[in-house]
Amino acid sequence: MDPKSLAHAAQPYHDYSYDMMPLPYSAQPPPVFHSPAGRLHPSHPPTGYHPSYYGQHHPLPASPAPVVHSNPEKLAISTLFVSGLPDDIKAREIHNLFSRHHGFDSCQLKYTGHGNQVVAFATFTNHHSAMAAMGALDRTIFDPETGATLHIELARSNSRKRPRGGAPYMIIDKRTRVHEDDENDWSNDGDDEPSDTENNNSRNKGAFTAAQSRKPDRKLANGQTAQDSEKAAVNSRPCSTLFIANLGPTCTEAELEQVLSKFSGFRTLKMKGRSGMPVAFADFEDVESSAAALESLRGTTIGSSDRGEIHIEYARSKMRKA
DNA sequence: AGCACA
Repeated sequence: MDPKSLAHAAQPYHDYSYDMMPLPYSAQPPPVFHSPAGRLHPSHPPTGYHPSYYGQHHPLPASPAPVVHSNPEKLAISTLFVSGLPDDIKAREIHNLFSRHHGFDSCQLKYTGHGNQVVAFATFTNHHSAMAAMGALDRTIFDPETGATLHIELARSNSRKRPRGGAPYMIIDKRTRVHEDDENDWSNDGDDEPSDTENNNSRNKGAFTAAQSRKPDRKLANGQTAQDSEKAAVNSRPCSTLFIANLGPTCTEAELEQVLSKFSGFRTLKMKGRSGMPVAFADFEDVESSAAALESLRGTTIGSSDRGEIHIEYARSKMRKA
């Protein structure tokens, strides 16, 4: 962006950063927010709930005048960062909250993976609209039951531009992300029906598939997969079924079975070919025996392995019977 | 305090 144009800008909020066109007023949703859950009670007069784009001036109780950023970099930001969300928030709720505000484009809900923490990003067509929505919605009491209060600020960077016809909201889920090739919910092999997590948005799987990008699946002469098995996040919740990965492509069920059968409490083994990268699920009688096996197997290499030590952790879910 | 997607 040209700094000179900044210097000559007459008004602090004139939008010179984007050539996007604002939504027509007719496209704005009706002013009343209907929420079956009874959420969304702004803690200050409802500036944001009426289409007040026609010159009416609302006294803003909390913030007397719009804050002018000293940092010109901020003027180019048209994405808001939202925290303080309840952990059962739905992307749709975020969308409903922001979409009634002028210049809204899209939003993303992100499960950070730190506990149940959830944050969101709301993208507007320009900085001015983003600031207006922030002024209207910051400090909104989002859930009167719990008192959950939204905190809204400018994001550090803008969202990637949404492709034309792209989804109006997306979900980014970093919860219990283990290594890309360690998709270890063993019941989830073929068709993906999310039975236990309800956060799936059927429209955009694109948000989830950050996988399958960087794994060198060619065998390398020097065993340099150490970074892989060491950095891999591990499911530490004990389970009587173990998940085993980083096996060589020639690893057989018989070979693994032989290794596992010397552990007491070992029941059955199931292997799944994961596009040339086999993974295995080993079921034990109880968590005590699976824990013992896990302890003694971690750091070991089996015969067929060509990529260093096996990756072993508790499975996300217990193997079902029979 | 927690800030991603490319």
